[in-house]
Amino acid sequence: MNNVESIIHHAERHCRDHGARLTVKRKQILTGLIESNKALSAYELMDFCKQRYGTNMPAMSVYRILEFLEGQHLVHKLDLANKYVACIHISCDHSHAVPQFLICKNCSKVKEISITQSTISELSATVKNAGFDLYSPQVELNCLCESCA
Amino acid sequence: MNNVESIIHHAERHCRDHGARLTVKRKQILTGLIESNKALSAYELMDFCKQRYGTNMPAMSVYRILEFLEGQHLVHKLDLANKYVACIHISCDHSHAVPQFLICKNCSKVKEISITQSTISELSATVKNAGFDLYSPQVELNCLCESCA
DNA sequence: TTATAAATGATATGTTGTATCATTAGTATG
DNA sequence: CATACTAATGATACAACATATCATTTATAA
Repeated sequence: MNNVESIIHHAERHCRDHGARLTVKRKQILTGLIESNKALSAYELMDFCKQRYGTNMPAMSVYRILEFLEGQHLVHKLDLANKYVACIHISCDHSHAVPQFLICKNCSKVKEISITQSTISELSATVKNAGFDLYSPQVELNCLCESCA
Repeated sequence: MNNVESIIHHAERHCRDHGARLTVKRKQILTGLIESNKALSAYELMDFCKQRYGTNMPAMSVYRILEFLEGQHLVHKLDLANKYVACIHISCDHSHAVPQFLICKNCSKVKEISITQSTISELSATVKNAGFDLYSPQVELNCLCESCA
């Protein structure tokens, strides 16, 4: 069993444990994200499924599946890029911290880092101080990766 | 001269000083952003100009104008929301720091805060440590404003 | 095995953004 | 002032991202 399969296996168990089903289509989308090792758009995932599995998925289905995978914390949506990326913690059993993303604006390669709780508290306090409520502490930063720099 | 006019006046001088022209159309777009007091999409700005001035601007022009205004540091693009917001520092003469944005995900109201240089350095170091280069230190946070919370 | 809920398909359309080429408005120079 | 040049805007088409809605298929449970 290679690494991708192993991650998918973990994802399957995670879903089963949470009363959810990792269907064939959902597995295909997730596989696309894991294998590519970078952020992909819904339409790029559509193309991936088409080429790799011959699956002809309507955009609607892809978005629904991505939403499901997000709900299971298997995938993150990156608003900075309008793309989606597999969570690096799928194979970890512990519940993971709030993610911080370094996104290569050139090639969509992504590094997922965890923010410390103290940083989040600090952030949250700053926001509160400004009269706002922090809705999601997810931080996305516009970067260049090593190869693109 | 009311507040909006005063800001526009500052913007005009800023452009003149930098060898750029704040044309009628550009002024209309900037006025829309200043008056609305929140983030607007290019298409919302198109509608604003239509209703307010009877100006029929093609989308292309709006995007070009927004790009110009960004270049003059009069407007910021918020990637989190795919919207644009007037810089709060237009009337300040000092060059301003890197902005951090608190964006109400419900009503697009925006609070622009400045990040301290030390926070940026910290951020930059973290990123460097992960093998990436920070391209833009602009931070955008998904929030809820007071009225929407 | 049949009722029910969950998942997916199909179609249309809305929203955001860009490519390209044409035209108009400003500016500078003889 | 006329002419040439550059900056700004218009017009058209289309690409990419996303959702609304209703129909159909697939799983699950009674």
